[in-house]
Amino acid sequence: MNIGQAAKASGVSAKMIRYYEQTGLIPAAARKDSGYRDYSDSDVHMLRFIRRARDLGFAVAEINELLSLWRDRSRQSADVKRIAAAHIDELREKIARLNQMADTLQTLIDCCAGDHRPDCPILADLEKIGDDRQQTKAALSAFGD
Amino acid sequence: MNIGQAAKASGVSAKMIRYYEQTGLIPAAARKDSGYRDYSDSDVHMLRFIRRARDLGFAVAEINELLSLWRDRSRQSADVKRIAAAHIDELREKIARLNQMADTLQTLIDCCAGDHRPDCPILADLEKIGDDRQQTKAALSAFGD
DNA sequence: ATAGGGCTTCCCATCATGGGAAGGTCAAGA
DNA sequence: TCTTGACCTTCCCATGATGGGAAGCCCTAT
Repeated sequence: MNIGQAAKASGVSAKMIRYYEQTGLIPAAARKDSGYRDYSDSDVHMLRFIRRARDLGFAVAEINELLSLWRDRSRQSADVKRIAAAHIDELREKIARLNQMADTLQTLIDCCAGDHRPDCPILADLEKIGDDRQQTKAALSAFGD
Repeated sequence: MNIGQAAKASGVSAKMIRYYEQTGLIPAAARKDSGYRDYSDSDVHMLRFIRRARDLGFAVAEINELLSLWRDRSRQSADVKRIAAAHIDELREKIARLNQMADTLQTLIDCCAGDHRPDCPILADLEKIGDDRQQTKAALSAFGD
């Protein structure tokens, strides 16, 4: 099957399929006489695997390891679990960082009148001299509208 | 003051200061006879503003708007609030997506024995045929160890 | 035979950040 | 005064995953 069909069937764009091939994540596809890439059902199966792993946020390098284990019939599930656990740690760190940002920002937003006047605790916070931003709330009492 | 000192004082690396200048986020710095960039305290103040906005996850384009409002003494806090609100929406969307990933992955990890055997619900999920991943938990009962 | 859609490769852009090279400047110490 | 080392300058390249687009070839249906 052509790359377009493989893309549709796997959910991976043709662009990305070529990219994965180029970077060595997947082996070079077979070619027809025309030069067109030719994909089998098992190629599509692999692409779908990649797609689902990307959906879980795995980086391509991690997917590389997962693919190796997938193909290795004598793998140990502990190895898979280790990769997944490392990845979920990254996810939780990212989430924590974003939550921290969102909390701070929400506090500032809550304190901003959002009207025609120029006074704004959001800008006031960004402008602040100190480089520690943990006691934002205390400093914001001045803006209690 | 030289760029290195401005970097240290603001928390923005010298590399990034030059980048911000080049891309127009900040005006071109004054130069000494030597060609060295020369920064004033108010330049550092602005850099610190940028730094803090980046820490809240604002993109450079958004910081551009925030800087304009910051400089505009007749600004309306509503405009600032609007930018911040749009940004927090993005943050919350990202967080939701990451939480979704983490939840799914955690479910899979919880079901993985993590031992010497090859059977692994994580790989099984990635390999699955269907493209809907919501009923993962049901399908996982087979792995109840 | 021709048209249109799909394929090929190649180059470029994103976004914020860092690395590094080649060369000029400055300040402190011998 | 000369040297040395730290700092500055510009320029180029890389990251990671993705998309856009151009020039040109292939295939199929009319």
